[in-house]
Amino acid sequence: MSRPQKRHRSHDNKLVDTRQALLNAVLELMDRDKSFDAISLRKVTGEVGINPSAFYRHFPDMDSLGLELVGSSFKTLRQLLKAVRATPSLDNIIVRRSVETFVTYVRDNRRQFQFITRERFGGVAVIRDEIDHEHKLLISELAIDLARYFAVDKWTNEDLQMLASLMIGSMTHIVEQLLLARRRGEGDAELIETGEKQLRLIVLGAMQWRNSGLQDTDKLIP
Amino acid sequence: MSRPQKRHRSHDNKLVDTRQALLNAVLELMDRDKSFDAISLRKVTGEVGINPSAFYRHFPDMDSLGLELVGSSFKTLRQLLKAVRATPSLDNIIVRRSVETFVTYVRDNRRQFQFITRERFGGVAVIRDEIDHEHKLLISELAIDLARYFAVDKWTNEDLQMLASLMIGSMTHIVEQLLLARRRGEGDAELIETGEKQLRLIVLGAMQWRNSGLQDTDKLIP
DNA sequence: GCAAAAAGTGTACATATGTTCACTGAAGTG
DNA sequence: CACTTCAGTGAACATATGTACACTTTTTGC
Repeated sequence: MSRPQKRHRSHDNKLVDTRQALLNAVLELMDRDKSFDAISLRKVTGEVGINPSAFYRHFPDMDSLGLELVGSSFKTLRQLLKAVRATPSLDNIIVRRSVETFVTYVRDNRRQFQFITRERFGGVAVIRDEIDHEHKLLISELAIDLARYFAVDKWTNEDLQMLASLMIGSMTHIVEQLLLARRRGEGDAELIETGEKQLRLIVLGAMQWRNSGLQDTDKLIP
Repeated sequence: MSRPQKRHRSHDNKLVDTRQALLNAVLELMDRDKSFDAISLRKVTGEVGINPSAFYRHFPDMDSLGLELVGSSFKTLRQLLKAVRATPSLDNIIVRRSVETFVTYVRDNRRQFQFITRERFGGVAVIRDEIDHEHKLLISELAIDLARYFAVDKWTNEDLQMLASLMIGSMTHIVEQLLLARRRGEGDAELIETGEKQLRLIVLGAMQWRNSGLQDTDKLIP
């Protein structure tokens, strides 16, 4: 399973197998309850079935491998968001469908989402920073999308970012719950229901936002 | 600093100093960028200045120490929530004040909040589970509080839990941002502003919830 | 098919780790 | 004051770790 298949080079003169096996091995070991900085280089090579020193043929150190995992995991995540936004709408039925797609997708790529979730506030600064960076990008991208829906109401850029961050936060929350519920095998139905409701409540709040007079914080101070 | 003061017994015949020093040492080491399961027993005792074997006089293993950290950290957290709820209101000005109190408190107890944030999805199952358990308790407690405000609208228990989880999620989000922003020293003002707006938007959504006809999910399916 | 480059091996070493055990010394109790 | 209790010591251990080096094997480009 974790044994490397016969290694070979891909058409573009890069080797793929062992390198990919190393990346997978880290995800696998983290899935067996370790955080990234508690995983040793030797355990990783052991999992793949190669000599420890062979590690350096592929990565200068573990941190570099970690950074690459951030990249590939966010690539996966972006594919999900693309799928969800394919039928972009804040309509309620669409939200429900989206949440369902979302949950399925996270389950199918559990180890990558687990990696990001665990290391987002983990013990390795470079990785944390990289995840945070990608995360902020995601929010900005969503904010641009949202601008279309709220164009009429003339939302400020700040408020759009605020809303986007709230929505991403809700989705993140669903991912976190999925990951926590995993081993305990709780039914997803309730989880989907709650996540869906939370998103709808946020949309509801957003609808009221512009004409609530609350968006201008300074007015609140007597 | 991390050196233990002269050890002595407290009035109830229990020793306090070294034990507490061990707990602090872990928080300190985690603050220097490590996750809990990447911190060795020897590093901890080294930080305190005692012999590694002396560790066992106080804790059977590192996990036990970790569990105790969960307990004391949540104790700190509960004190904060008590303070915030002292003037319980969903009024906008109150929300702003609360968020400010909140931010100050988190800054003052940074290392404990960092511990919970980092280990909530960290690599140690027992600790993760304990944090999750406390977290769920918190949500239930808030739900009970919220029931008072929405008594008129006859919210269902599920919806109250849903709202409470959304609000706790928002607060958690603020904590996370504070911790991430720390070293980069970004101004808190913007952070407070955003967090505050997000909470207000949620409250706005909640106001509309009952008479929106959306709370009944089944109606959405044609 | 051959030479070069790349991937993987085996060994070695200094250092770090968890845990044990017999011990020392100080504090607290009668 | 003698005695027990218990926090802390020091040495020892088997094992794990990152990395270096010289080496063999495999793959690739011509």
